[in-house]
Amino acid sequence: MTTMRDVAVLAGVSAKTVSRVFNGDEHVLPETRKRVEEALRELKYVPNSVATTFRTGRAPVIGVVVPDLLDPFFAAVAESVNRVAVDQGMSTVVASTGEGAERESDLVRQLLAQSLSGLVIAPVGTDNSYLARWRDRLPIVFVDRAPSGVAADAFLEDDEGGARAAVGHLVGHGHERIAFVADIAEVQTSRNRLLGYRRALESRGIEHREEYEVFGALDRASAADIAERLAGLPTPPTAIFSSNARSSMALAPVLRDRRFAFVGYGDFPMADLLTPALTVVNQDPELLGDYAARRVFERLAHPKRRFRRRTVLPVTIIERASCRPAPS
Amino acid sequence: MTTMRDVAVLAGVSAKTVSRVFNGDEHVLPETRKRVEEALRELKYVPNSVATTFRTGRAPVIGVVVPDLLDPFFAAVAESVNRVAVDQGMSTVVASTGEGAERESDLVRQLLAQSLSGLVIAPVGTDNSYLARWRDRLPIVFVDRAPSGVAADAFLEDDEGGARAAVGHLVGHGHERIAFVADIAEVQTSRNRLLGYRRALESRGIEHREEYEVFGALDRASAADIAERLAGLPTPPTAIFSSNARSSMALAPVLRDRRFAFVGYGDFPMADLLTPALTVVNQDPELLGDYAARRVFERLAHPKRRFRRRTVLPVTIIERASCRPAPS
DNA sequence: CGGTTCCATGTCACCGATGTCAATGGTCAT
DNA sequence: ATGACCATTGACATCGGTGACATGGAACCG
Repeated sequence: MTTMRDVAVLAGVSAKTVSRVFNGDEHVLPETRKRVEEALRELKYVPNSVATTFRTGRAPVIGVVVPDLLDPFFAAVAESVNRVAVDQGMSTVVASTGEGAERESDLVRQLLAQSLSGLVIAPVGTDNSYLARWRDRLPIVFVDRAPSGVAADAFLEDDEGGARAAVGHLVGHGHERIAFVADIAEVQTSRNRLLGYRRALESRGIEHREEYEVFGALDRASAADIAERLAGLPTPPTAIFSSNARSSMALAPVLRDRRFAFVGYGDFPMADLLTPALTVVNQDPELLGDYAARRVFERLAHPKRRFRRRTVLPVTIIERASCRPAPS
Repeated sequence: MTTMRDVAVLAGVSAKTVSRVFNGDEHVLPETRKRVEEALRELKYVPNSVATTFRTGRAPVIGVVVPDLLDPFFAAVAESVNRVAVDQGMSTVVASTGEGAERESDLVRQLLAQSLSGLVIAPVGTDNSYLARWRDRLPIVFVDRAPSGVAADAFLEDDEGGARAAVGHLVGHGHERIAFVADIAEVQTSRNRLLGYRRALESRGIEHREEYEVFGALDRASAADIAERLAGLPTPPTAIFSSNARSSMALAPVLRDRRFAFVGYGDFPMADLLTPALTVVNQDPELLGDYAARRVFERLAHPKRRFRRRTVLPVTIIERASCRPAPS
């Protein structure tokens, strides 16, 4: 590859001058500039960005860590962060941890060793203290899930409130026996939503039942099992509150016979065209990603400014057909 | 951050010896090794991967360039490449070009300047000759779309054959007036599928009509317009062949009243739960990504071995309900 | 006209890891 | 005993771009 030195030789100047021209430094004679620009063009010079990153100790790259890129929610977050980064002349590196807490810290460490300028992370692990060492080297912003074991900015949604609203919505439609179904028990957001679910029942004087709270709806097969088990209970629930899009998508097939009313946490593509159309708690992954990315750049621009640590975005319910009684 | 030199000082050896220990070089006294290992641990040494990349001129990273990460097809390709890369101790950088051909070459150039070890690309632009310069610096593998203007490995699917099969399927169900609907005209895969569509009609003695071939189904609004226009034709089509998942998803709402039978190219989540369940040509993005990534590593391992340039994967039809007559 | 300032350009060192080669000291065979 | 050989370790240069500082000359000041 052609280096600045190659260009310098061709233009008859020093490498430093080439650097100046390339970076738009004013202090170059127009005449010299012209010669250098020609040489640059002739040799099709492309800067070795690794060298620059190495020298300056900072790559024009924002890291994004999410559990799963196939989940449309996180894909939208990542896409949104990327958009902001590109706006600012940077790019993003997206890594998905795959819901494995140990892999996470390794993967993140590996990422951070790349001299990233910033990091946006939706953590899986319950202990993020390993990030503390990096905190004063680059802005770290949490999305969707709060940091634990380290103080950092976080943009969250109102999991508990959303869950309460969802359950309230079902109760408003006459349901009292409402099940809670989720995929993975360890995830913080699911725990918060479970909490909201319980609170909502409690506040209406409905006692929550252990057997109505189920985890493990990972795919259609496991979700079907769960639905069977629920339906086979002595007093089966009449409604299901699903804790996230993954479990909702897994449950979709069993909702068709309308044994259960349904509200899911998290919209997903086509949810409105299913039978029945699913009522969901609407998150806003784009906004979440957008805020998080912007915060990274704000922190970079104003290292000593103080910011609100924790921002919780409200969620809204999109009412569709799945908690209305079936048309007869 | 702690560097090898820091560790060296603490262990009372030279940086080079630390390097040897860290990289598992045999030629180190057990005694020395132990001291160095302790120092490594004590200082929590993390190698500066930028420095290593700079030195060796090669990052343990595979680049992945796709048009749109929100499209489940490309998300699956990217995820699949990532899985293979992680298997091989590398990671991936994913960049989405957003269907903008000019942005593409800049973005890719920027990526390539990072000393990537390999590149997997689903190009948008119709001229990929700018990649020629890089071809002997790293393996470049095309997925989904064939290279133009540069010779490179490619893993494609049988667009034309798939389209022929889809149209044949519709004809088999008694349809003769079949429309072709796609999102963007410039994309190679869509053009191939249009070709297959025409060939299929031709081979059955059905003449293709200009007014049945429509582009611009980008979202639900534009797709609804298109459907209206088609339905308003003097002799409206009785069936639609949609060229890709994006247009299929956009068309989904207008398929519910069953004015049109339907086959779409490309499956997508929930397609089987819509009303009607959509019959689709099934691609295999995971396999495509897997093959492409493997090829990158094969090329890296055997730089002079010769490989088949072009691999075309067959596609299959998943028959569901959308081209059967509506249940009365 | 001497001195100060400013401008264009160059020289050099450095970021951190590692390949090359050399130095040191020991072992072994002749 | 002497040389050949090997194992262990270190010194140094290098990858490419850029920050800090130096240089040399023109312009400008009183």
